[in-house]
Amino acid sequence: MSHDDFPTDRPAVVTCGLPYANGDLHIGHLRTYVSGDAYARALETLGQETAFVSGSDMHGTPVAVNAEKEGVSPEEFALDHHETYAGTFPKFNVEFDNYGHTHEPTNTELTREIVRTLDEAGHVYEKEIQVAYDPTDDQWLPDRYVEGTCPYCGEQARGDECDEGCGRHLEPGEIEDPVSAISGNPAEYRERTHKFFRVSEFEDYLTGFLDRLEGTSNAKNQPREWIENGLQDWCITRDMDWGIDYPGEDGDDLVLYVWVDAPIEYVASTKQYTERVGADTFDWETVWKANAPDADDPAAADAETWAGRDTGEIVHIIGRDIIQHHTVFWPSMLRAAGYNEPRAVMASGFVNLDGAAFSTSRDRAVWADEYLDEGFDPDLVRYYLTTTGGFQQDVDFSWEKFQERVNGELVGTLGNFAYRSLLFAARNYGGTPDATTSEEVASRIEEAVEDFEAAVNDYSLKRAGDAAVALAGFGNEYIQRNEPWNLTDDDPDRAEQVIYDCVQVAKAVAVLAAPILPGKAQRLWEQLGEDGSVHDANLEACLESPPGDFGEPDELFEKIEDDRVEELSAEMEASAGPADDGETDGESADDAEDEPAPDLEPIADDRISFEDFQDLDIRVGEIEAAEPIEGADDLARLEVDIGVERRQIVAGIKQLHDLDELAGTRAVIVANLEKAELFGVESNGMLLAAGEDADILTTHGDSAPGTKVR
RNA sequence: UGCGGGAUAGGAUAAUGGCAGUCCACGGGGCUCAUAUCCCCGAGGCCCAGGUUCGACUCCUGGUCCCGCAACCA
Repeated sequence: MSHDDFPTDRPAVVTCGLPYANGDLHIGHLRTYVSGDAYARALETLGQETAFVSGSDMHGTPVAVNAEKEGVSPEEFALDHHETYAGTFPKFNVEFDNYGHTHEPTNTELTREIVRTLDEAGHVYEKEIQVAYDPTDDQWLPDRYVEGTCPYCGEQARGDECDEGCGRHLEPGEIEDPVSAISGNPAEYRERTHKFFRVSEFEDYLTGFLDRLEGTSNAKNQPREWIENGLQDWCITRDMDWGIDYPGEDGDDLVLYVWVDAPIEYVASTKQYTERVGADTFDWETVWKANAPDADDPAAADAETWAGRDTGEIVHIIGRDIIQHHTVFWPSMLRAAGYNEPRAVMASGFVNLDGAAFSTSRDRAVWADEYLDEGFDPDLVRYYLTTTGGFQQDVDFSWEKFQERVNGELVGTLGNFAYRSLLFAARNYGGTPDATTSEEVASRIEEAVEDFEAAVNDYSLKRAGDAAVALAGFGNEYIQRNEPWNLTDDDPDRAEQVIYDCVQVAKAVAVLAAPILPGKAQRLWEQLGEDGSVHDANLEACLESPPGDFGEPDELFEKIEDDRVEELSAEMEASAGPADDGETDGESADDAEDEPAPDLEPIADDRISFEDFQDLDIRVGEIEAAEPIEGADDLARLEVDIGVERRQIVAGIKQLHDLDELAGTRAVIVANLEKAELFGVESNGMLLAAGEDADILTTHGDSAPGTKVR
């Protein structure tokens, strides 16, 4: 089944995956929030009524564990992070209509109500399972509260995951030699009754749901396998104090598993928005509940049933690591509680740093605060994160690439076009000259608008952003081709026409770029002499006349200089710790302390196999003669005795070694390197030397020429 | 083994089965309104092997290689 194109006459809710209130934000996290914000804005530009909501995820064992380590209450710990997040998002122009958190009454009450509904409808049953327990401190040890030995690989592991060994998920009761992560006391397993949600009975429904689902292909396809292999029922309770109490089980330590109440925050946050602005402005129930099919028979909610319903448009924007929660557990819960189902799930790829994954423990990351402290405008990284690669593709961040995109596209294309057009208009006409949009320009703007609209309906922010920049590119070409600076005297009418067209294009660019570059687009809007906010403008505005008067603009974007990039890249290298894997033992920690050595290249991430190494035939060689190569700066022609034969080898050492003194020197030679011709001289092998100075590697003892190095 | 996502010019990144496009870098030319910016021209590419088709980057089959997933890392 297919949904109607946006804009529809039903309200939409766009959500972002809840940030977990435990740790700082880096630009990898930012990708989903920026994308969510840009997507919500883009829908509004199309004329879709949209609410953009999210909130902090306050519960769960990591919060409880880390709070305990810091000696504060989980609530205080999580609230602290919540406030940081709530303050950080606006700095990146991520403006939620409502940003709450899961520990607020709106969410806790709604969660209990929904769980009660599930329970009463018979979707929940009880089962006895083995749970780790600390008898000394009289405490249950769910998930990360327990540590021990992985039964599969024997490595040290956390209760729910062998995080440093084989990476396997561990079921409760599996971990061996359990120890409390809090007290260090040995733990034991005790039988305990927990609640399970019958996800398995939603198999048919979910299969149909995935067929209807829009968004990225990974979100639609990945869960299929899981469903086909048979769905496991889901343990939705934990033995903890921190969390939302299971309804009707007062006095017991049982709280709901964090992934139950987390997605419900999407609903709760929308509800808070309605409470603030009034149901006349935005009614959460219209989106989440109204016209939902009856919950009694999950399988009955098939494509036809949904197609006939006037339900709201729910779009979830998440990272690809939480696809399962949003395409299996969450829709099952919604269905069981009689809510509407999501229309689309957009699952983004991760952001890598110079080719390798972010690592918060090694401080290998670009932190949100750091980025801002460097003085960069938030719109720049918004542009990079939303328009580099497809949404579900992993994208690589490096300061070099960042510079390239900013300087090329934002400074050179978009910023330059806007500036030259508006400056010309302001200087010559005091604003928009007297004319109307030409046929050619109007149809080019029309094309950009259509591209933008199609992109939003395809959930492609990249294409939406490209539509705006490509239009500015057209503007540059148009002004260049028509040379209005040569027309002002000869053909003033024609000059006015050209500049009018350019101002019109600039206006359209402002509207189309606004979702991705909210701050810069608004600035451009103001430069055009427009009143109000560019974010209130919709697509029609692209072809509406610009205002008559405006003054000289200033530059929208500033070039990022090369030395700046070098600095930033060096800082990043320096702050990132050594690229070792897993636990640092005593020995390697000592090594790390030795010296900072700022100029060294990092050790290559990729390990080669011993077999690969054995492919190298490395020999001791004695240099018998060395002479410079005519015309080359550094190259020398060497005659080297490698025992079995005498080789001619070319090496880049001329300026750095006194060639006359080299004869008799023992050196290390790669003997089976393919031959090469350098400056017309054949080189049969390679002389190993260290660094810029080409410090020749020699033998410490007196190994004979031809001795194999191993 | 399973599943998902990939593989396109030196690098990066697009393309309802119908001319393989864009950005950076490279070579050549032009403009001076614009921030040494912009415009034009050029060179250079679809992982491999089959198949379907009038026609395949696209669909199918079989390989190779990379990344990820399999209950809480965005």
